[in-house]
Amino acid sequence: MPSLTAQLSAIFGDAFASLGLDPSFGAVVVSSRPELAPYQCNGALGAAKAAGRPPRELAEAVVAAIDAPGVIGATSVAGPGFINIDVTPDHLGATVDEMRSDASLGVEQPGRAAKVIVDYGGANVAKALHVGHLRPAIIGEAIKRTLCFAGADAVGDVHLGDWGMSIGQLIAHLRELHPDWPYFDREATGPFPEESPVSVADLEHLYPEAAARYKVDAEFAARARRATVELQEGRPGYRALWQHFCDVSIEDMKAVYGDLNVSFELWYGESRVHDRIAPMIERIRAAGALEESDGALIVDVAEPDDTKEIPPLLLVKSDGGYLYGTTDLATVEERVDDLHAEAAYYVVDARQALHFEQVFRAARKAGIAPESVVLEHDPFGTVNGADGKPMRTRDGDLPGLRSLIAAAVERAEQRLAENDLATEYPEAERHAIAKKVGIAALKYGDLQNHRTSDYVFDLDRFVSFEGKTGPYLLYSAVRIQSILRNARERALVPGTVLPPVHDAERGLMLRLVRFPDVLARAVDFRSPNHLAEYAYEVATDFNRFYEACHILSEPDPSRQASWLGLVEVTLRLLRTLLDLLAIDVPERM
RNA sequence: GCCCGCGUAGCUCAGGGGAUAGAGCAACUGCCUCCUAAGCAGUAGGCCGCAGGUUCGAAUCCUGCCGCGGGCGCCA
Repeated sequence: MPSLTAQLSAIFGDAFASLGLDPSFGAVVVSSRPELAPYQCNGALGAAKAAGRPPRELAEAVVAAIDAPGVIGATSVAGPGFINIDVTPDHLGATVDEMRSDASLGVEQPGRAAKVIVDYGGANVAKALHVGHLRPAIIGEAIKRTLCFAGADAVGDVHLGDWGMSIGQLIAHLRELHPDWPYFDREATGPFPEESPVSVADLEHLYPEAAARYKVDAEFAARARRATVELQEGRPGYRALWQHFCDVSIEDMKAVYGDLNVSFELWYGESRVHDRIAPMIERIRAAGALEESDGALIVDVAEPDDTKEIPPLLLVKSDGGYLYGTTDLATVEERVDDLHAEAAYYVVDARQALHFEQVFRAARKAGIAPESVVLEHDPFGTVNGADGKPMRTRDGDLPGLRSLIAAAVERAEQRLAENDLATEYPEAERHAIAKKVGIAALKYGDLQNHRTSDYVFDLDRFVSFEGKTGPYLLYSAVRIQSILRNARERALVPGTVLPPVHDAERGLMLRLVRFPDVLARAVDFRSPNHLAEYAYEVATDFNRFYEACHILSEPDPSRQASWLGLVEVTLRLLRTLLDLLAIDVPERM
């Protein structure tokens, strides 16, 4: 069923059409003056010129042409020609009741699920996840879940950095530290030990050491480059060692991502497309898109009507090596040809905008991705410290994701203790609650910002139990659960949602029925903050209703059942919203 | 230099060409014999960076300027 605003828009569109005007003028939106009416139609102002009559008069004519007594309540024309619109209480109640019985809460499902890849990892093998991986993980997971809820077949790809120079550096470094390891015997073909000779903790200090040496020691750098090439050519010992790096890193990443409720369907890495690069380059050559420039192979992606200078995409360096653009292009090819993706969304740092512009243009020019496949960079801003600059530790490093999560959970635990909350629960449950509260705080602190904005990371603010925070949302959801639990104990059963009788009740209902529109916005803009904002509004409207209408002591049984029905659908919506944001709700707090 | 993004309340941030620009925090005032007060109600706080333009109507679209951040071929 179409959303309420879609229904209203159709009704007003018909009215405009009956006057010989374009039905698009009938668009009905949520009112900017809710004290006057919940909805408004501003089409008369825009249509006045085409209609050749004053906007107010036209608005009157539109209102007169409306014939939907069961749906449209009071209408009035205000100001220069705004049409204020109310819906009948009956229709509002019925709409909420339909939402209650609908598995997707009123969201229309497409006939066919489009295959979509969401690329939102960007983690690197042998390097610990850090603050830079926080936003793609949180935002990407939310986008993926939102697309799925809207009926797409969306899968997440971590797109691991597992194949670059950093691996060569590590190999070269380890080779000096442990020349006796079997992996370094050029003749050895295996089998090699199954147990990794290095742990994640080892890698976390080995990699910075190797990278530092690479910068200052030219001979070491040459050995690292050589190791990279040999790895990519398939030297068995190097491959075996590399596989260990990947295995221990991925295991560790899964734990950290898991704490954030982030999971990937595809754990593909850059290495995966290595073998298709050479054929791809021939394909590009055959398409006439390949050029040589200063000894390198490039694709010139500039267009005649460009307002800015777009440098060519470099595919093969003058020394024969590949670059990350090469890998990304090959990944596009795999997604189109093998995964049959209809769209690929890249949830990647805004600073990579030019890179994606180049890769996508090259993909079009070389015929790797047809125009019908959507390739889109969905950028996000930086996570800043209190000074407004990208977050750093005291030593100037990027803070680790694991420590950020631990800090959030610890802070949540402190708050619980300070406020004497959840003290009567068992210790284990208390800790589990603190974990959910801390993670929710961290995630909501991020998700309430628009994707492209930079934001200030202020843990104290995020874990605050007052105001627009993750904990507030969890508290609201838990309080709703508590009502339904109490109702069950009293053998009270939720029933048909009736037309509202109380302002707060009506306000909540009007909020709930917006869900399909809000979801559509989140989908269209790939912006979870619309859902985050809406979840807060739902919670707030519920809390108002909760204050105004005492559900469990309501004497009228059908009214009480209706309210329980409303409570039930509110909970389902709130839990759905939080689930789309990948935020877990505890049973109680 | 060229290009991209941002500039909204003391602070942190929302904001979809529409009426009187919102929220949270901080400040101030109320509300627990009642379903979880991690709540609710209220007060106060604004040349939406500046100047033009388009439009019946601009925080929103366009141009210029100022300020901040970022990007710009063999790193990722």
